[in-house]
Amino acid sequence: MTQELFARYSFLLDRTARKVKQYAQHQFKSGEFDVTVDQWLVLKNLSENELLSQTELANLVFKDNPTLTRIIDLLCKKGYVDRVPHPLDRRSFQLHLTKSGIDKVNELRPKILEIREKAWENLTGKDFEEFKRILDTIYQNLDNQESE
Amino acid sequence: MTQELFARYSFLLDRTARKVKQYAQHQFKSGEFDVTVDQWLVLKNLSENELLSQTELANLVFKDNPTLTRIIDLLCKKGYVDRVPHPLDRRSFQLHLTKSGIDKVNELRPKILEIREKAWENLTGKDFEEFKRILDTIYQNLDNQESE
DNA sequence: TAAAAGTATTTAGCATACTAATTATATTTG
DNA sequence: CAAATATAATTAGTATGCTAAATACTTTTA
Repeated sequence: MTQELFARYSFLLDRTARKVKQYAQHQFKSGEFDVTVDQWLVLKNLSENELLSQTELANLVFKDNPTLTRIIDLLCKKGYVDRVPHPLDRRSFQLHLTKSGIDKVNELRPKILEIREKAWENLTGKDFEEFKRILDTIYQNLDNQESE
Repeated sequence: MTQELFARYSFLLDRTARKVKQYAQHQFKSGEFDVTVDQWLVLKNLSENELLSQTELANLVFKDNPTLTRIIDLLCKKGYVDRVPHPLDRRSFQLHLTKSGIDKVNELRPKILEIREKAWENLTGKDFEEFKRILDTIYQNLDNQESE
């Protein structure tokens, strides 16, 4: 029955996403990167967008605010990020990469690009396009549904 | 640069997998299913395989032992599962669905198949095949790598 | 058969995902 | 302008994912 397949695909999707993160996390660990995969995602986005608020950053990386608060806490503790009070809105912070944070991003970026490559071996350019299209379709299907 | 794309795909994969789980979890909640998505996965596998040990079940659902221990704890508390001492190996349990657990599976199965369907709208049979093939390829790429 | 190695499960601890509620501050509106 | 509403960030609580170590038991091996 086709419906059973949908459940199976959902399982495969979850399993593969976990494997990709797991693999990257192992490499991060053995390379002593001093950040997790999710912390890296946040650092990388901060390096590409200065003066974001936490809510703006949360939207960029598709994480909820509590999760982002904790990731930022950890990155502040590690000295890679500062919370700068927003000049116009006292509820808000502007997130700022420290010198050490910038150095970390520059150090890790090429290593991480290499790590990410492994997952995509044995796949063609056409596969990537198909994959992206299908992922986006799934995402849209559920994103629109949500408000109903 | 192509490498940047790999990082982007990894992000999309993670984001989509989370969205699929999130959507299902919302539906589970509004339907008052009394189990989480992961607890359902475990219940469903137990209904299809009697007398599994926790390690066997963990391998089936691709979860690690500590995570499975906790999920089984919760399902026992809810009265859906029993841990039966293994007759030959005193380290081990045989997992057993209670009457209430069987009823729960029968009640939820059709509802959940319907929920799972939503993610796959606007996709063709060929898309599913491609998607499965690509997910499996990625999984294999990293699964083999792991031992190195 | 006693020691060593292996296995099943659990515990502890950290990180992330999510919900709900709280706090502090801004904005809108009557 | 005061009250109602909205927003940014945090806190608290639960569930999951992972690692490392502990416990209890089995199997292997010297």
